[in-house]
Amino acid sequence: MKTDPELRYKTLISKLQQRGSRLTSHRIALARLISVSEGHPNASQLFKKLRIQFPSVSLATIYKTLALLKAEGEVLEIDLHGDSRYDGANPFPHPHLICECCGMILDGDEIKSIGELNNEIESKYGFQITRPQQIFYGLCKDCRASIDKKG
Amino acid sequence: MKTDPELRYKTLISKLQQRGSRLTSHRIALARLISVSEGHPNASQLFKKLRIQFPSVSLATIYKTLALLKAEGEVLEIDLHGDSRYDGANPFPHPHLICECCGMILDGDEIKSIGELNNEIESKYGFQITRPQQIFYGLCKDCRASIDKKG
DNA sequence: TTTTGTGCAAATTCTTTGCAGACAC
DNA sequence: GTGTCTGCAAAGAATTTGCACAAAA
Repeated sequence: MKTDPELRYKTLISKLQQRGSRLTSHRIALARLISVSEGHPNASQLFKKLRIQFPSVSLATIYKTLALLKAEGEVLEIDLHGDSRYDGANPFPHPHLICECCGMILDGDEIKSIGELNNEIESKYGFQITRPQQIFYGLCKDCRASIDKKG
Repeated sequence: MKTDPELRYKTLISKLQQRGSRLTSHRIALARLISVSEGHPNASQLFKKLRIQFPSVSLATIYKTLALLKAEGEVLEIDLHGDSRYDGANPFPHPHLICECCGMILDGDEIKSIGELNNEIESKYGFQITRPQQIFYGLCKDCRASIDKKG
């Protein structure tokens, strides 16, 4: 459920403007990078890509800008034990399926029972969910297939 | 869904024995501590408690033993961005509801739609879930009530 | 006795912070 | 102009690791 990169970019920029943040060249470039990103890059990967175009950019700026966009709810942080990944292409909370074999991170979009789960939690515990983080570790289709082949 | 502490303790000890690990006094004490723990302590909290009884114990040993029990599937690690919590009282995967207001971590036991969600993910993506980690950040019942009272 | 576990301290790694200079507005 | 943002380097914090000694089997 990846939204249109151009729309994403415009949203990110306008969110920064709305909150009164300044549009520096590095922020604009990061917003663009996040909008077109397909995977789930970490701060270091975004830094390396951005540095090609802006050799003077620093990792600290990446973290600071990501924190800004995270606070605006425009970037999701996937918390992987000391290697946070950022999902800025799809701003809607969704499960992430992480293959323990190949490391791939798959977006679990269009899972119907998520809504039901949320309802059940909210009604059963009176808990108001603001930010779900659902990570499913396991084996992806391809890795299962290659394991089956071997044994 | 807290299981009987005594049963839990015996399970932890026998799992360590089965894998050929030695039963040192520190490991036995940690197993006991984990079995009776009500909340979701982090390594440092377990360390502080254990140090009362065993002043010579080290934090490294806590981490090493937790890793052992985690590998045996007897302890769940809740990955909270640089503050891992350990749930050893309830070895079955279950969601954790974390209140962003008071910090409380509630066990989301007996959520029926979890099974449905797992099935949907497995059938839709051909993904075999081995270890789900579902963390729901939000507002607990009590904090919602006190916010409502204020206005 | 032999192998595994332990404490200690240093190393590692991701992330945050303080500050003087740079830049958007 | 002025208040925010930046890079840099250093600080921070949780966890892991290497090694000589200690303890379990």
